[in-house]
Formats: sequence, C-alpha cells, structure tokens
Amino acid sequence: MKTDAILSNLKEGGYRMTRVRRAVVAALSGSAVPLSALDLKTLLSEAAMRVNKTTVYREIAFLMDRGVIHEIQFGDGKMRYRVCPEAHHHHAICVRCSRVEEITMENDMKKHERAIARRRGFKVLSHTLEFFGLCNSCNGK
Amino acid sequence: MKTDAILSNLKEGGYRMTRVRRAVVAALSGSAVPLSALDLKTLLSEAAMRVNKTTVYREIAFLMDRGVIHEIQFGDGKMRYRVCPEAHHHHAICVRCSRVEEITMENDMKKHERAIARRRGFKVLSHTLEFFGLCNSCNGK
DNA sequence: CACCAAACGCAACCGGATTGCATTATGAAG
DNA sequence: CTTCATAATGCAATCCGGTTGCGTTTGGTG
Repeated sequence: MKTDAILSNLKEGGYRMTRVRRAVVAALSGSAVPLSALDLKTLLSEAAMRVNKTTVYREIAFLMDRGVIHEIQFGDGKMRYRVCPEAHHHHAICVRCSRVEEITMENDMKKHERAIARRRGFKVLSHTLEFFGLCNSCNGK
Repeated sequence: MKTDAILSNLKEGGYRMTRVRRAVVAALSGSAVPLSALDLKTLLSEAAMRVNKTTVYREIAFLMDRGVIHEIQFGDGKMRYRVCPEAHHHHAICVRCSRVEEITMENDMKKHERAIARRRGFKVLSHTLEFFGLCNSCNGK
C-alpha cells in the first residue's frame, strides 16, 4: 500500500498529520474505484470516524493542490478522486462495477495533438479521454 | 441553417410545434458555441420570449431523447448542448472563447478500442474525448 | 507549557437540475 | 369552427453537489 509513502511525503513537506488526512489518504489509496466526496465521508463514518463534509471537500482540495490525487468525471455530475499515477494516462471505466483500468496511449495522443495543431492551428493544452464499457469480469454476465 | 430540417423532422415524427421548441432548436442550431440551459433561457429572454427554466430543461431532455442534440462536458459543472453532427466525432474546445471545432478520428479510436478489448478483455461501449486549448484566432493574442 | 497557524465543524448559502401539480395550448377529429 | 385529449408549460418547492464565512480546536514547534 502506498498510503505510508504519500503520508511521509506530505510530512516532509511540512504539512500536519491529522486523523482526517490519514483516513482520506488511506481510503483513496486503498480503493479500486475512484471515490466521490460523499463516498469518502461515508467510508470514514463507517470506520467510526465523525467527519464534516466541508472537511472532506477541503482535504480533497488540499490533496489535489499537492498533486497527490486527481479527479475523474464519470459524467453523472459527481467528481471522483483517486491517487495520481506516475504518468499521464486515461481510463477504461466499467459501467457495471465502476472499476477503473488505466490506459496509456500518450504517444498516440501526442501525435493527434500535433496533427490538430498542424491542420487547424488549434494549440492543444490538455485533453480528456475516457472509455466506458464492460470490464473483463463483468462482460458476459 | 438546419433549423427547418430539424423542425420538419420532428413534425413528421408527430410532435407538436410550440414557440419554445422552435426557439430552442433555432438557438442551438444557430450557435457556434455549445449552450447551457441557462444560456438558452437567457437567449430566449433576450428575444422577448418569456420562458420558465423547467421548460428549457424539459425541452433539452426532449431533444436529447430524439437524438437531435447531445451534451458536452466542459468540466465546469454545467452541461452544454449542441445539435448532433452526422457522424460521431470529438471536440477541440477553445479555453478562451469557448468556440468548438469538430475533430473526427473514429478510425483511430476504433483501432484503440479493439486493442483495449484484445489486451485486457474490456469491451468498450462508448468513449468521450475532448481537447482543450487555444483556437487559431485566440492563439498568439 | 505556550503559542500560532493549520485544520476543523457548523450553519448558511449557491447554482444547476429535478419533481409534483395545476394550467395552457397544439393539432386532430368531428 | 368547436370539441377534446394530451403534450407542453409555468410555478413553487425541492434536491444535491459543492462552497463560504466564521468561530473553535488541534498539531507540532519553540
């Protein structure tokens, strides 16, 4: 589990180690699926930890600012969060179980971005790419 | 302008032609940038048409159900809508002027989807891909 | 232990979107 | 032209994810 690595990094950065911070980082780094703010609050509550939703949102903002986590849009109006991977990548999101697989295709995307710049003078600064479908274990059920 | 074509299609489908429907379709098919529900309400109001926001939302749902328009996520918490193009495509969204250009790269995407299916058994049902950056006229300013 | 900023809790608030219900108006049938 | 069913509309209340202002608590250092 990379929870400890994240926490010690933050500690070295001079940030405080609070119960909420520990719990949020642990929940996010231990989850196979991206979590929404409410998901996090529910998880912590189930662990007998009383937390205010504002605190959850502020902890999310804190971790986002430090590049520890990033957000994913599922398209249902709720932001989901998960710990940042090493390199930029995309997601294959299972519409049944919500599990997320990471897809790397940066070489191809770079190629496309260059083509867009060349053909229409549009300078790409960022992009979002998500695949929705059925994961290996959900497919066929 | 394809407003008339859309409206006559709906009419043939047996749907009523109301002032709001006419105005919403005209606004969407005449706009270079995707419009939010509030954008639509404001536009209609400026055309001296008094409309309730609920009606706007319901008209959007109606047009979505019939495949006349589709929604785009800018990532700012507001859905935007625009008339469906003939073929599936993606967007290059200018972060300065919000203008949207259509990008077609379905052959490549199909290739990627097949690769994802082959390599990890993930069956892709749909995908979203948006490029954010500076359009030709905004770039360099 | 004392201190101060970071972190927290609470309540009120915001804005996009939805719902229930009563009312209006479209378009077809007579 | 009138009648009529129902699609469409308006209104008010509500939901829900997320934010803000402010007073209080707490982590961790001196």
